[in-house]
Amino acid sequence: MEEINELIEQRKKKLGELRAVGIDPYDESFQAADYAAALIDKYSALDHDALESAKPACSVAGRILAMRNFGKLAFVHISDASDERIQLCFARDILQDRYQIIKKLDIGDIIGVAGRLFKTRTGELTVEVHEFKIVSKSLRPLPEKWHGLTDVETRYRQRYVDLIVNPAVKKTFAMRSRILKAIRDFLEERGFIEVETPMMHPIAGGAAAKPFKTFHNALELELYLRIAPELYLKRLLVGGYDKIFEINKNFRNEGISTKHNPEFTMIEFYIAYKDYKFLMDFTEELICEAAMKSVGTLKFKYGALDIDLTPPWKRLTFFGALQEKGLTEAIARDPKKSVEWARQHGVDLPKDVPQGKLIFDEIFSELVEPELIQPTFITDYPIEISPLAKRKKDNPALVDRFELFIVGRELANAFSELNDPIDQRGRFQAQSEAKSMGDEEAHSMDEDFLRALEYGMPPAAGEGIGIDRLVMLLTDAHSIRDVILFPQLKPEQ
RNA sequence: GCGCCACUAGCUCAACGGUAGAGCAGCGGACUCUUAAUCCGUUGGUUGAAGGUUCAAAUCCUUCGUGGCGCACCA
Repeated sequence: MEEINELIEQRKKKLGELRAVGIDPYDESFQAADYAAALIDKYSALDHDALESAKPACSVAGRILAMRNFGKLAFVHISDASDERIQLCFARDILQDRYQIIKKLDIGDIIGVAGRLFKTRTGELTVEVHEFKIVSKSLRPLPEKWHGLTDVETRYRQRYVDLIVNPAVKKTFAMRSRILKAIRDFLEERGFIEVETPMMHPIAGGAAAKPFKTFHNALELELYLRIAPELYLKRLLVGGYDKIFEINKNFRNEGISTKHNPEFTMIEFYIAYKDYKFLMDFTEELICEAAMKSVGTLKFKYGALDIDLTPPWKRLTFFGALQEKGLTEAIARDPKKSVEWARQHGVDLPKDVPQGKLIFDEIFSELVEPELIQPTFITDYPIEISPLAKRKKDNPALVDRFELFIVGRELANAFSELNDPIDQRGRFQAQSEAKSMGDEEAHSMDEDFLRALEYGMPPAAGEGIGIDRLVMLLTDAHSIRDVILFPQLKPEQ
């Protein structure tokens, strides 16, 4: 449906007038030789006289963000992909007849100019325009220049406008890109290769989550969008890879919040012949590297919190952390006593706790997690909530696993991978029982994965890191939507 | 899914039962060094939608829509 809007009509009228004098404001090509940021870097230190004698020629292209017109002289600010603004000066003395065309320019138009650099009386580096072309006429008015665009819904729905007028948004996504590059470089320098595994799974496995369903017509097959790549990456370990990683989307059919988007980016990486203890040191290094290459320091603020990533990070066992809250392992392992304990200590439990379900996970989330502000590894998880991790040698009720918490949020999950096919089958069976007891998110039996394990998988350590949450931490973002270019929203009416 | 809050011009906001307004942008005019340029004039609205109460509704009530935040679920 085409909107009828006076402002758009006025701009369409200008478009027609430009075409009437033989200018096509979409068809022209323009090759700019310079970026605004590079010109500013190179020339802003030179004074007026130095520029007058050098008369550096330049050409730039970008979007008009501000215009000040004086009749025979006009100042225009444009910004280009270098994210800098540079001032242009249009003068009738120089442009003569072509000067009239600037009356048809609007804020938002994309133009290319060629000219030379000079400094204005107020000392601003400015392009004296000798030639210019309109390369794209903008038909829609941009948000106002002082307050900009603040309406959150419009910012997410029309991210293109947000990017044009809110420079901080581009900074965040530049940081995101640097963080991802730092992680890839870190892993590739250590001999990892990046792989891609399916997004469409016949069995949604590798995590405890509700999947999205889809349907393949030709195969007449119901498929699930993946909730985790884990089981495919481990098949690759069986196949002989020893250091692999995948950075890609996972899809989970659950609530949306400031910390949850239905599709989110995870990195999972696996290294053969190592264990979860190796991964703790490795994770410290990896995340510190990402922080140094993006934030530039290991000590920074997240909201009001002072975060210090300097290793080594605190390490605490799962039941040790609960013990500090007064919950002994003996109570935690007794379904009835633990529920009673939780009620006494004001822990909100789900309305219908399944019969016999252990609830130490809920207690942990509520009492321990929020206090883990500085980076902390929680280790030695109970086996019941870790169906893919290897048992501890000295305590078969626990597994060789850790989760990393920062600012009260889970950021990474890692373990020594279970490679005993018989044990793995038993764990899947236990999950099936949990499922029949009403646990919707319990793992499904995956016979092909078991078959792979039966061929023999080397001992290995694997880890997943929530990239969006890591980016949130390092960019001081407090909603996941601020680190995802197009967060999920309901369609507008 | 539940609760609270918001939705008024392109954008940012007023008006909170009594004639819908401002700034910016736009349009017309003046202006050769501006930086939120300035000055003069001026256009622009189904107040998110639909019902209801009232002599009178942007304002009060109901339902719906979208969004934000919190809770629940989860990473």
